[in-house]
Amino acid sequence: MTRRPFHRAPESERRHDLIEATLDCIAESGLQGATVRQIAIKAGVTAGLIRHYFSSKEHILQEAYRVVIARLTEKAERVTGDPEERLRSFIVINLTEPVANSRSLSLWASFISQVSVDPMLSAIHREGYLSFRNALEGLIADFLASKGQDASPARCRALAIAINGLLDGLWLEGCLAGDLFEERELVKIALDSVEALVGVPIGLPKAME
Amino acid sequence: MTRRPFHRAPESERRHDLIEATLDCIAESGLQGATVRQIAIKAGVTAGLIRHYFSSKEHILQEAYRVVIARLTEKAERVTGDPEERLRSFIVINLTEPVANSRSLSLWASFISQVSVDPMLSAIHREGYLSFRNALEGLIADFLASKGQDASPARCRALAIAINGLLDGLWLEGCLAGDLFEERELVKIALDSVEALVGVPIGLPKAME
DNA sequence: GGCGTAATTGTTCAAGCGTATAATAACCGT
DNA sequence: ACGGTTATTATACGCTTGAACAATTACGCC
Repeated sequence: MTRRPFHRAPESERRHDLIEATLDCIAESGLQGATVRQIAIKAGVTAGLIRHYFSSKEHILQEAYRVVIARLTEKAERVTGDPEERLRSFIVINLTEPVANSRSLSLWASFISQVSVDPMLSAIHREGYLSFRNALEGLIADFLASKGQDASPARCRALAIAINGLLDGLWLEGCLAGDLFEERELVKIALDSVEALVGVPIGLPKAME
Repeated sequence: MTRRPFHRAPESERRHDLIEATLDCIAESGLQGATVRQIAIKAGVTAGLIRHYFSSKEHILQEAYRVVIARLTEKAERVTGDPEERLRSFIVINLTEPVANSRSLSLWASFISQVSVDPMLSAIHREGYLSFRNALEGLIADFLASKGQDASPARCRALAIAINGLLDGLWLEGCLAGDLFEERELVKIALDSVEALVGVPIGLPKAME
């Protein structure tokens, strides 16, 4: 019986590794596969350590969900350029790697399935959702204004809901069955659709010109 | 120790009850809450009986997933009337009860999170998805043709993907946060959006005239 | 009307679960 | 250098899990 060697790591790094290991477990075998023991194995530590950093299994799952949401939204919320380019980038980012892939979907769906069960997860979810939709609504308002179009709050709200839905749905389809679509097909469909919805040309992103 | 009274039920009814109990468990507490014992309690039988009807827990979950998909798609695939009315009904049905509610979403998300884990669930999913999208593509083709519009396969495919995405996304939003929308708001947005996408008025459903 | 078949119950088992706790080793201030 | 603090390991506990099995009862058939 040789004892496992001790390795001390900085707190932030350890917490990060543990959450990453949790996400790996969930992506590979769902929430049920994310047991403290499996997480510990994946992180290369022993199970007891998890309770040293997180007060319960529930707690580490909540932190992991925060990370998932951040990954899904952070890139899209930092688009730059003129209004047209920002809106275009927002669309492209949400339908290409690393936001759109089957791992993201597995993680997202695992947590979503618990949103109606765990009020804490529900709160985390709603915060992320509203922030995402508000960001999109802002992009749309700027874009419409820059084109001299009607940018009334009511219209922006409706367009934000519709485009958000469209992006969510296409993201879903792409993650679930990417092989059914041609390269960049979903991005093209999304851009064409948004053009039709707002009634103004958006133009192709640089990569597709 | 008084023994639980025996109650023999017809096979199809028992199987149905067991699957229904499984769905209740999943909706209430996720896949992890769907243990053989919980399912048995919910169905009013003992745990052993489940293994008499289903060769394993995996098996009953697969059957339950089939039921979920059927519930989500069967109504929309049986729309009637002229092409315009069929397309309109398809949209409305998918965004109103009983297809759109938080229970449906919990069930759907629970299974989706396992699609990349269990190949059998993956096959069940893909079958349902393609059948749904093909139905929509047919409706669109008929609708475009009836309006004297371009109904080429390429255009119908792209429109089907876009509208399917839009409906999926709005369904999601509605299920997850129905309280953020006004009554019928999502249906109205969907109809307006589809009009914009196909470039032809669809008209309001009877209930909203 | 009794008998065989099959549905249903109750019990048992090994494995795995989340958590608690004691032993150990690395790091930090002095 | 060393003593205190705490990160980390290891082990233990009580409970739940999916599954297997034996005992029991209802029903169909002759």
